[in-house]
Amino acid sequence: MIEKSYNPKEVEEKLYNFWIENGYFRAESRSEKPPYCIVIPPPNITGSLHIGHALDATVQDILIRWKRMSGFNALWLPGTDHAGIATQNVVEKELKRQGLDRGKLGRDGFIKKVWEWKEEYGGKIIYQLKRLGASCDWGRERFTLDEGLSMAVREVFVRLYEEGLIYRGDYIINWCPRCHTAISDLEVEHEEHRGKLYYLKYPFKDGRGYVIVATTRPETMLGDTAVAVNPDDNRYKNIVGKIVRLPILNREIPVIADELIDPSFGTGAVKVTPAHDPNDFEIARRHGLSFIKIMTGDGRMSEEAGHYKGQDRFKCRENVIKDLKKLGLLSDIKDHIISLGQCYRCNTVVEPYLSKQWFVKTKPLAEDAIRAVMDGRINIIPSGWRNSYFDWMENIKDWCISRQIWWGHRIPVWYCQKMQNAKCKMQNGVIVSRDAPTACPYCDAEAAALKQDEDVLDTWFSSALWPFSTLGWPDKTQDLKTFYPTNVLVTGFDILFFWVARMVMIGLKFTGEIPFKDVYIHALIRDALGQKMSKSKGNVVDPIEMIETYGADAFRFTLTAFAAQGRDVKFAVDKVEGYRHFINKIWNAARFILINITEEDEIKPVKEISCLSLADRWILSRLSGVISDVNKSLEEYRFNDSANILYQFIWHEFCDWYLEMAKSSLYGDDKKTRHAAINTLLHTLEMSLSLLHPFMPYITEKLWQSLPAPRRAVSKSLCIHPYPRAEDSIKDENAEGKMNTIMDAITGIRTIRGELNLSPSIELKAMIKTTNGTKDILNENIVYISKLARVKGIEIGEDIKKPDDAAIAVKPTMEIFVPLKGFFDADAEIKRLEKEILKIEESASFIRKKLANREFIGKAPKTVVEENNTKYEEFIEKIQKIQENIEKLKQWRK
RNA sequence: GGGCGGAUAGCUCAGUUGGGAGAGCGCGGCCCUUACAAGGCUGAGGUCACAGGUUCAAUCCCUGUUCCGCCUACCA
Repeated sequence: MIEKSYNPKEVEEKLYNFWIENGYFRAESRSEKPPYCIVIPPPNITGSLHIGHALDATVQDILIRWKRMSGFNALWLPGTDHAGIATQNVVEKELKRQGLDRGKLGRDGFIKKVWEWKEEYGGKIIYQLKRLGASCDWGRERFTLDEGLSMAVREVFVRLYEEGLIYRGDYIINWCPRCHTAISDLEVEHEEHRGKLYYLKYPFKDGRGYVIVATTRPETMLGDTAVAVNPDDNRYKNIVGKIVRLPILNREIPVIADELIDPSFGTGAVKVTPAHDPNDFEIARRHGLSFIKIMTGDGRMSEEAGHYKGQDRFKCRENVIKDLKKLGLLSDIKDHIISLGQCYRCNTVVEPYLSKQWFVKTKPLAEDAIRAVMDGRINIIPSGWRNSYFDWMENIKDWCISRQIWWGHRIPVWYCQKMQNAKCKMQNGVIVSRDAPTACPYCDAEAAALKQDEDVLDTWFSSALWPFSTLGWPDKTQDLKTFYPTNVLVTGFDILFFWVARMVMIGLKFTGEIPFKDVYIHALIRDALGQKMSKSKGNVVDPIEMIETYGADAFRFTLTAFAAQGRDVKFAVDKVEGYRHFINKIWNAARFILINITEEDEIKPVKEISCLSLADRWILSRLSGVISDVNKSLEEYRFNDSANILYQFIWHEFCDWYLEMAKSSLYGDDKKTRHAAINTLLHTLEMSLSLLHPFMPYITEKLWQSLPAPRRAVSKSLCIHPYPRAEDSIKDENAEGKMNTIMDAITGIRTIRGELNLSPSIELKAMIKTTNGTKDILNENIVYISKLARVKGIEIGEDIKKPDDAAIAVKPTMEIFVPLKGFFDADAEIKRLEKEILKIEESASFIRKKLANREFIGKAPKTVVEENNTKYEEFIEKIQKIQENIEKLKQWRK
């Protein structure tokens, strides 16, 4: 009826389809239930699911399933990102293979190709999310280039422009010569490299000497239009205003003074290349210097570079150095660590490059975004990330949003080519519009005379609107009303600035509300050695392979169990294997329970059962604690805690202790006892499955479906079944206390068996000397002791005499004797006991010192002193009892 | 340059208001006990990086040091 082990492959797909067909993941636009909403961080259409996505999605699915079961109108809104540069790169590579390039296809032809590519491969990651068990509302899936979202993008652009928060201008931006586009500051990755610092001699025009400048990029000297020194630098005061002759090109350039120059660096004199360095650009603006672009967009030298024209920038560097050396103008070369900016998409060294781009003025937006986190409307978890957030926001710089690529949201700006009146000329013919204009609004020029801006927007511009554009904004939709602001955003810290910060800024600006209440930032997953996973290192773990091998549940549970807040996860495959064992344990526990139920068993809620055994009451009490702990840890985003609490409870308390104890009730003659045990087993199993469902949806659903019908009367599927709440079970301190005594007795006997290497096949007896109060507890539950400790015949009493040839174990209120006729070794036993005393004495002496300290007695809280007293007395009593027994043994040995 | 995080059992890591440390894996021993050998029972193993300070009491709070990781920056 139920197989011996769990086979995820047979189950997962069927169950997922079952959920989908029944629409369990669909959220209601209008509902009586309170809303709970998460928008997915949209993965790139180019990507396939990597382990980071898997963790991200698992966490979101846990939250959504938990809330859904807890009675919320839960919406997990899925979708994908068009990923401008990345996708364009991928498709271009593909075209190259076919002997095509985008130039040949033209803009429209190329975009058509990308859409074709997207249709074919873009859904891969969605399919993979489904394999993981993600309970997204797929009917609401969005793509950043959807018509609705595109409309939102244009709306935001136009309004920002109209408010003066978007502007266009010539500035130094980061240029990737390979991607052939501008990228934002964030898209540049800095890495330290061993480089050189070159000292160049710039001779004075008057022939009297020279000034030495230091640079890491000597080739840029071709674009120098000044030499700068600090105005307070006494070494150079006399040369400010003089003219130097730029080597090689022989251009005459001035020596100027500017505060920005740090006299302590290099020689204190700096070459100024306004078109190729952001600092120099600022200096040039202050001093009215000219801007000379010595490079083209593909990283080669331009017309302005004289005879170096056409050379690659790095080749040119070598040549310039060679030539300067020949001219005797190379003063020195020193080793120097330089921080090299590289394109985060293709690793090409980025070039600071003067060009006309669109920018968002971010300062005014950042102020509100800072306030929202400062005053707690947005809660970042773990809170350590608040500082990074503030730091970035407070030092924010304008955001370059135009990209010189084709795949993306085309900038909604048109330029009138005619400019046939003064009004049009005053506007420079710039038309910013939500829709393609049919005529020039200024001079009535016809549509054909209007040329749209060639550039597209940074992909992150559209992602910034994701939490509300996906819900229908700018329309005032019911979804928006119901689900916005969303509840939590789950993501990795690597896109805190890229995405989270910008969503906050744009969300506040356009909806007047925060986009989400909580930001949960999870760990980054690394390989077993702690290195970042990357394709080039070949250390990536494929989630689908994990799912194939171990099942989605084991994989998900592993990610969850290791994802402690604020710490990276070192991922190793054998960890998944460990949790697969847990899955199997659950399976077999359920299997045991199910095969023990017969037709005659009456299934009833545990609350209606009167004669629960001690073990029954104990496990129900423990369950009650677990239910509240799990809910609490989920509330606080401590997923690893939730996972570990459940693991510990199910394996060690439910399976190791309760199941074993329940066996005696199941196989015994008393019908009432059996009835109570069966129903306690079922109840605890069902509650455990429910608690576990958000973490491991498949096996829990599968097993839940196999429960006897009365247990499933409320719902058709576990995923919409009520999540356990603390009041579902009864806390019973009394039962827990008594069980501890029983467990102590059992463990005491087991330890003797274990330490003396006695095979379970050796039949043992036990005698327990105890107090009056404990005597009854033990007697009432004597079956558990004999069964679990494997002893035949137990004597319990206040005045039990220890047999001479018995091993002993001392527990609070109990002395346990295990007679070992025949194979008793008194010397070994004495040794064992002496070791035991040593161990206890060690702990006791610590407390003794503490209790001897008057300050401790006087200043520590009464409860702490009390606790220590009790503990100490226990230790001493134990030591005494063991000592007495040692004496007896020594006596006997003689 | 600025900032953040980590250092706890052989390995990977928990440890939430400071009261003398836990888990998983691994390791030793005994077991195929009829849900599970992907299992059961049991055991060994730790001056909680180092040095100071606060406190009756510090793995936990403060300061400094060393090593490792990360983020950030207009270090020409």
